[in-house]
Amino acid sequence: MENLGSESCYHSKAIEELVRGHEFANQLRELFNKSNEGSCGVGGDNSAVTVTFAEDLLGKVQRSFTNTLLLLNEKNNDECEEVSQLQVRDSCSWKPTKSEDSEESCKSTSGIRDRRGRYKRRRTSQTWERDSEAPIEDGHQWRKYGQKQILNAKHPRNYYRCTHKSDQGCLATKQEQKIQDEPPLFKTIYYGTHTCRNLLNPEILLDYDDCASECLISFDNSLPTKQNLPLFSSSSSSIVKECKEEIIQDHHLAHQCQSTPSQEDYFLSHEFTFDSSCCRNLTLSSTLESDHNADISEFLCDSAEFDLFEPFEILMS
DNA sequence: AAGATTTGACCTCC
DNA sequence: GGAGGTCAAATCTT
Repeated sequence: MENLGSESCYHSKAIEELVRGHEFANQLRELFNKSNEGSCGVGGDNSAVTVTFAEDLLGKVQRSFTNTLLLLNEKNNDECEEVSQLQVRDSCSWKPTKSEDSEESCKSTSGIRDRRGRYKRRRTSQTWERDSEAPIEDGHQWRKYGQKQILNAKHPRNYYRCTHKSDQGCLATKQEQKIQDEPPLFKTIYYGTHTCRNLLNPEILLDYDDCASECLISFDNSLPTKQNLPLFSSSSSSIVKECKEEIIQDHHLAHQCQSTPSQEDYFLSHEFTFDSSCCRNLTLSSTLESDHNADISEFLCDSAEFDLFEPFEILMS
C-alpha cells in the first residue's frame, strides 16, 4: 500500500465525512427548532413530512459516521497488515481487489458438485473484535450457520452470517464464543461489512468511494471513551482507534434514535438521552464495560465538547 | 409454510 | 493430517 498517499486520503476523506455529517446534523437541529416552535399538538401532513425529513437526515448523519469509520478502519487495518507482514509471514495473501467470499474460489468448478464447502477462507481487512458479558445485541439480524468445537476451548464457537445474505447479498459475518464462565465473557468477532438494508436500520447502506472499496459496518457497540480526542491531529493507530471508537459510540446513539419506536421521540431531548428507552437500549445492547455504563452521561457530555461531534448535541442537549 | 437452528460433511490453509 | 470455516440437509420453531 502506498501509505503516505493513502493516509492523507483517509484523513481528508474522514474529515469530509464528518463535516458532511455535521451539516446534516445542523439541518436536523433547524428542523428540530422549527418543530418545537409550532409543534404544540400538531399533527397531520406537515408533521409527517417533518418526520420523514428527520429520518432522512438521521440516516445521512449515520452514513456519514459510518463512512468515517470505514476510512479509519481501512487505515487502521492497513497499518496492522503492514506490521503483521513484518512480523510473520502471512500465507493467506489477502488482496483487496479480490473477493473475500467463497465464490471467488469456486471458479475451479467441478461441475457436478454443488457449492458445499467451496469457499475461500475469510481474510478480510475489516474485523471487529469485542468482549462482552453477554452475547452482543447489535441491532443486526444474524442467522447462525455453524458451530464448531475449537481446540483447547471450553465452549464451541458459533458462526453467524447476516440474515440478508440471500436476499441482499450482505456478506457480513460474525463469530461468537464464550471464553470464560465466571464471570461469563463472550468474544465476538465481526467480519466484513453490512451492505444490507437492515429493517431496523433502514439507512445502513453505505456509499462507496474511491478511497474505500468496501463499505462498513457492523454496528456493534463501542468501547468506553472518556477522554477527549485529539481528532485527526495524530496519525498513530492508537489515536485513530480511539477516534473510531468514539464515532462508533456516536453512531450507535444515532442508530438508537432512529430505531426508536415512536418517531416523536426524535424530538425529546434530555429525557430521551438519559432516561428513555433509548438509553436503556444502549446499555442493554451494548458491550460497554460496566464502569462506562454507569457513566453514559459523562461520555455524552464529553462527546459534545467537540465541534465535529456537535451533531449529537442535538440528541443530547 | 417459512425461516431459523443443528450438525455432519466438506473444503482450505498451515 | 489437523484445525477451523462454511455448506446444506434435516430438524425445529413460529
